[in-house]
Amino acid sequence: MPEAQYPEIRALNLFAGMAEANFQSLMRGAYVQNFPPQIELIGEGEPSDFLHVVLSGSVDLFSTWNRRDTNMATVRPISTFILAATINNAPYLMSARTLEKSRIVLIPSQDVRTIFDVDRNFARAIVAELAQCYRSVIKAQKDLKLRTSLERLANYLLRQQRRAGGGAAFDLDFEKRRLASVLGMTPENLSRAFKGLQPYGVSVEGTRISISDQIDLERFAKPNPLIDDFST
Amino acid sequence: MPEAQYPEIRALNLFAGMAEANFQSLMRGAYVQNFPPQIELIGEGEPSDFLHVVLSGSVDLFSTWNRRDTNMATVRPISTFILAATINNAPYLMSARTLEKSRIVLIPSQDVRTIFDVDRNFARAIVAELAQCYRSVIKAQKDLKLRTSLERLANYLLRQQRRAGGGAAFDLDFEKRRLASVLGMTPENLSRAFKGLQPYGVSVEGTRISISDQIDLERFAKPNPLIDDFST
DNA sequence: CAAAAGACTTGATCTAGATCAAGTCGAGCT
DNA sequence: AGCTCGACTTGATCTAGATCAAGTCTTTTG
Repeated sequence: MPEAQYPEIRALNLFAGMAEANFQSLMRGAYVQNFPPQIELIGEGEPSDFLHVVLSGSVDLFSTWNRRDTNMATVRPISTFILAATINNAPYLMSARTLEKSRIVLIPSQDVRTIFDVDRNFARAIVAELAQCYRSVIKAQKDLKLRTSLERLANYLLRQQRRAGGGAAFDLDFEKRRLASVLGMTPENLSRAFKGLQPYGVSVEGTRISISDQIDLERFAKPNPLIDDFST
Repeated sequence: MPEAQYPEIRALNLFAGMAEANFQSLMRGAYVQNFPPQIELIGEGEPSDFLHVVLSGSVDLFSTWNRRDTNMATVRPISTFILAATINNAPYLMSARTLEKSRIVLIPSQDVRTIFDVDRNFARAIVAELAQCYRSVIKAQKDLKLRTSLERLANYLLRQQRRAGGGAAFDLDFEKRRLASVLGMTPENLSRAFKGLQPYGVSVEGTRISISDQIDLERFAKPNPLIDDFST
């Protein structure tokens, strides 16, 4: 792969601490690819040949059973996905498709496992990343099982507000129909949920959100670091 | 802790491959405790001081938010829990309570992290275990999001049947009210769900289940290794 | 043994959210 | 400008499962 990409990959927690030689060796086998929107990158059940890193765009992880399907997670830059399958050399449990035009690095799983055994810092980083992925899923599950859709939306808005800098007005970073899927509801109900938050001072204009009464919204949303704080 | 316990702990995947000296060092700081039923072992948000290993009994991992609570997982012997929090030295995301009289090993988290850095095999095992925990949660989430409660029960029965040896009749290994919680439904609905499976040849007498038409039940349940097979 | 508590079942009702069916609106195109 | 397509909204209905309220049955215990 082109060396120009190296720095941004190198900067990821996963790769930051490893020996240069090992990093180079990983990169030698890796390659970058651009994908158009709605391309299926991997399918559940397939062997895990590559560790994926999203450089730009976004990827939807979803799962299918008996003609039903459900969104499991959304991956945004810059982060990896299907690390667990790669490490355990097990089949993918989820399928992945690009949501938009995306730039993705593919690193052969075998190389990851090999370097894992020889680079202690890389090993440490993999464990930390894996533990964090695990914790993220648990948080998502708590969000889903403990909250109503209105509460999920309210907390999502607070998180997004924070990511956008904390101002009273900010933009959604998803199309609404995608946001609905991310929040585990239908587009129709998302629309209703936005209405349902009006009494708490939330107004929507297209993709722009304004929060007129921060305190009131927070009192309703009851954000909790053990669900909403992605850093811990 | 008493050395008599060592062999069964040592036999766990997590500890099987590590150097004897390191294992001894881990065990020196560990201790075993017996807990009565319904004792809260840890609470979410607390710092993760110990890695826990369930030797006997069973432990319910659950989570609470805004006066609601939900069962997240059930741990049965012999396995560990809260490995992710231990590794990342992060607060617990879930609370844990004994379901029945249980015997549990507590290993100081700091020791686990220390040995992780010096024992390559232990590191490898931790990563594998963590990846497997991750995958288990994903499977549980798929089970929950893609299936109705009737389908979840049907698949649970097939799994349990297999664990019990594969015969047409076998025993549940939970009280029904606990099973309901494990399957993410209320006891009332579990009762109805058992009725709902009668047309597929399932009959229930107390805690004893008989499956009269294996094929028919499987056709309804549509078991899938990417959800139901805990070994991969 | 009797009573009392707990586990389980059954039926009636309620509710969050999905689904179905029209809409409206705005951006890009001819 | 007028059209068209897709995203969004709105309202009506449907459904899985929860909740509430009695029950019955079983097991523990005084």
